[in-house]
Amino acid sequence: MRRKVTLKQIAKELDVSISTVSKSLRNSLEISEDTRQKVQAFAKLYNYKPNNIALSLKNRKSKTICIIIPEIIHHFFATVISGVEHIANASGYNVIVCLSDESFDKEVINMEMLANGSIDGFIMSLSKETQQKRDFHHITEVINQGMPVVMFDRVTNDILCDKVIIDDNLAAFNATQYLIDKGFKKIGLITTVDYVSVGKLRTEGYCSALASNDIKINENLIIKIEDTDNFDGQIETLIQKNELEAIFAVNEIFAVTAIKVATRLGKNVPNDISIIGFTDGIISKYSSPSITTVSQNGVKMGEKAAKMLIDKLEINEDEDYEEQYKTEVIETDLVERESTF
Amino acid sequence: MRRKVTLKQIAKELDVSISTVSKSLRNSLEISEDTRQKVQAFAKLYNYKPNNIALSLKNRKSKTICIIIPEIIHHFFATVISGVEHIANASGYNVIVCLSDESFDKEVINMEMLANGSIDGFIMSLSKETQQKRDFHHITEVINQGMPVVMFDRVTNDILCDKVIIDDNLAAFNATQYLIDKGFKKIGLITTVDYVSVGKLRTEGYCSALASNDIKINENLIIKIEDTDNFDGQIETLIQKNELEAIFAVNEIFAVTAIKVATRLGKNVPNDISIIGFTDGIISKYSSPSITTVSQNGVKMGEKAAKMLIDKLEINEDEDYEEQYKTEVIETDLVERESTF
DNA sequence: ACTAGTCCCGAAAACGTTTTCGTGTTGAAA
DNA sequence: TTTCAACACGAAAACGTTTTCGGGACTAGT
Repeated sequence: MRRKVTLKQIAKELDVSISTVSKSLRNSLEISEDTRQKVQAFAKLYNYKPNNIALSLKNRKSKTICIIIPEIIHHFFATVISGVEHIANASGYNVIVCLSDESFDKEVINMEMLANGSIDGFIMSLSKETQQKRDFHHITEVINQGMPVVMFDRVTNDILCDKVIIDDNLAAFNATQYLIDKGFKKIGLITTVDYVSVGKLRTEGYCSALASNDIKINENLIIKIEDTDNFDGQIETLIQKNELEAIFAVNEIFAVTAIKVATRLGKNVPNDISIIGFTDGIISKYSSPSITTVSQNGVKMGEKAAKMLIDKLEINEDEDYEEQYKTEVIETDLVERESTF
Repeated sequence: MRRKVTLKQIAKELDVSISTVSKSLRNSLEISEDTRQKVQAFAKLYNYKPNNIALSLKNRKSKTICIIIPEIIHHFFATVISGVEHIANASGYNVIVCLSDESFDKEVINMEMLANGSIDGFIMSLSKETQQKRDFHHITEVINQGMPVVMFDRVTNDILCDKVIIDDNLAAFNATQYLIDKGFKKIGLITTVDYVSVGKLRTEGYCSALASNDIKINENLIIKIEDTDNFDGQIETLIQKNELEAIFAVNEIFAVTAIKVATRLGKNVPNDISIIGFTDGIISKYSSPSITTVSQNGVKMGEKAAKMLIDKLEINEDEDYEEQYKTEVIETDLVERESTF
């Protein structure tokens, strides 16, 4: 168990100064061919690798970025991480993953803990609690310190920074329009409570699609789910009380549950009722019937977010420049599968 | 955009030495009540937080651990990360996530990159390629440098270190036995190629269950899938050529695909054929019919692995102790759902 | 008045780098 | 012989901490 070798040790062994060793390894012209080779050979022999922490301290940058997400077990977020990872690695950055567990406090703690030199920038999606409280002081604080932040998916207008989103409103509009085009008029909506930003936008998209087709919005056909644990009952009532021809669900879980409930009630999907979901995850793919859904390309979002963050980090190198924030919209697709007629 | 404030700056402002500031903030008794309060007030005002990198350098530990997994989009690995995160955070550690993408080279690069001070220890699950090559030099190297490594799920006997696994063999045995107890004799197996350690063990468990019930092992009932992209055909042949009463699949994807293929072939699951899977992920839960499966508690594995790693890190504090490696076996459960009769 | 002890505080080293600047040696040109 | 580059290297500062050690100032006890 030999410890890692340092410049100092090499210097001592070879009876030269630390600077000479450092310069030799970086192929400085100041050093004679002779000593340079000697040092390099020795370093190779002992498998010298510079200490990252020391470099970070010296360079005042850690080459590490942090991604904060509400939950990792959501397939969508996992794909975003995957995208971030690839771009980051390709640029020599490491990725620290933090889970807020939808908790405001954990989000704050994580950010404060890491904002002191450990990382160069944040990529984040807001926790539900944060969205509800509308308290973003921890984020503005970090930004004020000059640390770049890129928000994705669950974002807020209250913060000025780079953002990567999908057009949730438009995507929901298109999904609803798709159902309308099939000739359906009685279309149910299973959505989240309004403080979840993306849920609200998708609800709006659904409504405007109906409106622009002169279909009256019937509040009875809309259920907003708060508790994600137990909502079978709500869906059951929705289906039973109304003669729905189709349902638009704002996420996979809602969609697959709707299918299960409908099937249990003796309705065939898609023959009796069509169902569209949101998020193209494994559930949609492997469900029976597989689910027609709005695909939000998580990998692409992650890649874009990472690119934006790293760009900002490398530009910051140079002197100050004009601060400019962009919001990138990632296109969505409607993936047609078996759950729609 | 004010930059972060340092001890030096505070010292200058207050016209005291850096040491005095440091000691004051750490409530040292060496410092008079007076100056201590003055410094603390000033620090609070300017929101001073010590620089993590400097601390890491000084303490020669980064309070960061790295988890290397083959793929993050696998629900099981996501749950493991979740478990690791929770324990790590509770002990003041951060978690760097690295994806090997099942590639040997990426695994090596990641480890070498981080083993130079950036992190204090590794938690990892081997990539397929590494398991195939049986080349573990990067891991032994890291261990030789005195950095603790905990392997989980996909482990190898060639490396001496702490490990967290499930008893894949036993779990597969039990699953198969469960089917046998239902009265089935013609039981198919959908497994992976042998170099995937867990796949091999599960295959062995299946075989020994049959053997101990005096059922002859029929190679025709066993398919080993290499390419994870396109195996519907293989499963179709398996089901068509043999009059299977049940199938044991070594992962979720295989199980759900088997259900789909069987259904397509006009067979009802579970009435005509029972199917058991492995890994209790979202697919098993939301599939129709939902899948009876072996639950390997990923969260618990992650927690255990993190605990073992951190224990070792904190013990290392004290002088050298007797090196001792343990292998923890996490119990599995059979979750009974609709895909078995 | 001298010593001993207490109380506060600062200097400096250490962690491992990189880089600027200074300096001693050599050889050649004047 | 003197002067000046060119060359090869080392000292030291810097990044931001923590901690050891030493010492000055004051108080109290003989």
